[in-house]
Amino acid sequence: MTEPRWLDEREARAWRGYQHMRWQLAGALSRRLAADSGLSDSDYGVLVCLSEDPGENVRVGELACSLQWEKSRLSHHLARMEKRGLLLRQGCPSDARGAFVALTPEGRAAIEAAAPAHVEAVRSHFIDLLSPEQLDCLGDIAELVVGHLSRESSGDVAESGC
Amino acid sequence: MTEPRWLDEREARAWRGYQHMRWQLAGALSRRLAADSGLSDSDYGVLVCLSEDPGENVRVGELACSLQWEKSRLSHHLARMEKRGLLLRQGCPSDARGAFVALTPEGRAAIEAAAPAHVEAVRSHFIDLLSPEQLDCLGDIAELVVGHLSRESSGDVAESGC
DNA sequence: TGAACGTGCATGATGTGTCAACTATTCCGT
DNA sequence: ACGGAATAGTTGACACATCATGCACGTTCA
Repeated sequence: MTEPRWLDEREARAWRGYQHMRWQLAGALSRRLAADSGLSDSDYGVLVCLSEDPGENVRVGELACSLQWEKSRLSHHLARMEKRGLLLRQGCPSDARGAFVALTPEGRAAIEAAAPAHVEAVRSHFIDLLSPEQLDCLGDIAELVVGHLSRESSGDVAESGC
Repeated sequence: MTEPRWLDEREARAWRGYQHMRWQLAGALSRRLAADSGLSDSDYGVLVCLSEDPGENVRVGELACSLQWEKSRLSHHLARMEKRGLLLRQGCPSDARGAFVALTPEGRAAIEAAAPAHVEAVRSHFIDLLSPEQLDCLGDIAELVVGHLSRESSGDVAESGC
């Protein structure tokens, strides 16, 4: 085994910086969201997905797909959210194996109350700090990295269907 | 309450892209690390910190500080790692409240075995995909964001002492 | 000396994510 | 129509993070 190609200074700055930002920003935003609205990041994601759907009646699998979550994670999480009264699960008539998920009025109220402050937090901690060029640069980077990852894994097992 | 400033297209691309990248990349790297070496991200971080220290004998609080972890999280994690034989905790003679953490030979072997493949994974999934300009841009962004966050929280409660 | 307070760390309860079965249903080839 | 494979979703065991709390020790000051 040959000597590994350790990161040079520029690479290390980017990588460590990214890691640090990732951790700090996620912490700040999720603490803020939880304090403001009592929702976790995961709750927020689920509620956004449900509220974006026109019928507000979504199949569990569809939800799993758009959130990119594992089915079991979603199932557990839906159970917890259902217990809190944020949503309902009901059987699907056309496919008896399946289930629909729908927002309750409480769930709708929760996401509508939480969204403005959350967007504002994302802005103030992140988006508004960056120039248009930096936003584009970040968008490009993300596209590259995600594209590479999905291309690599697409040969893997399945085309993932999402 | 005035209408929130929702994200425009460029901003949304950057934010969604970042979120997506963050999730995908973390997943890919940690799955890879776990498969290659049986270590979690957290394990890896702890071992790196321990192995970087010259004496390889570190106070728990110091470790918590450089990892930016809560003390109790670290305490639990150290207990698990100690049970797996990766490290040892021993009392500190000069301060009877305190504890030292030290790598075992197994722990040292684990980090030395894991590091090259991990760096290679970071390269192939991330660093090597980016141009020098992109690396610098990302470094700048991270510096901005982290700087803003730490400036904001420094007025908060404590100077954090780290 | 000793009471009050701060520090370093451990512990227990709780919420959340992952993995590996598992159930129920549907699809499909014969 | 039947039997096996695929699909939708759930469940339980477990690993982990976080929070609140507890405990042992040290420091300060009356």
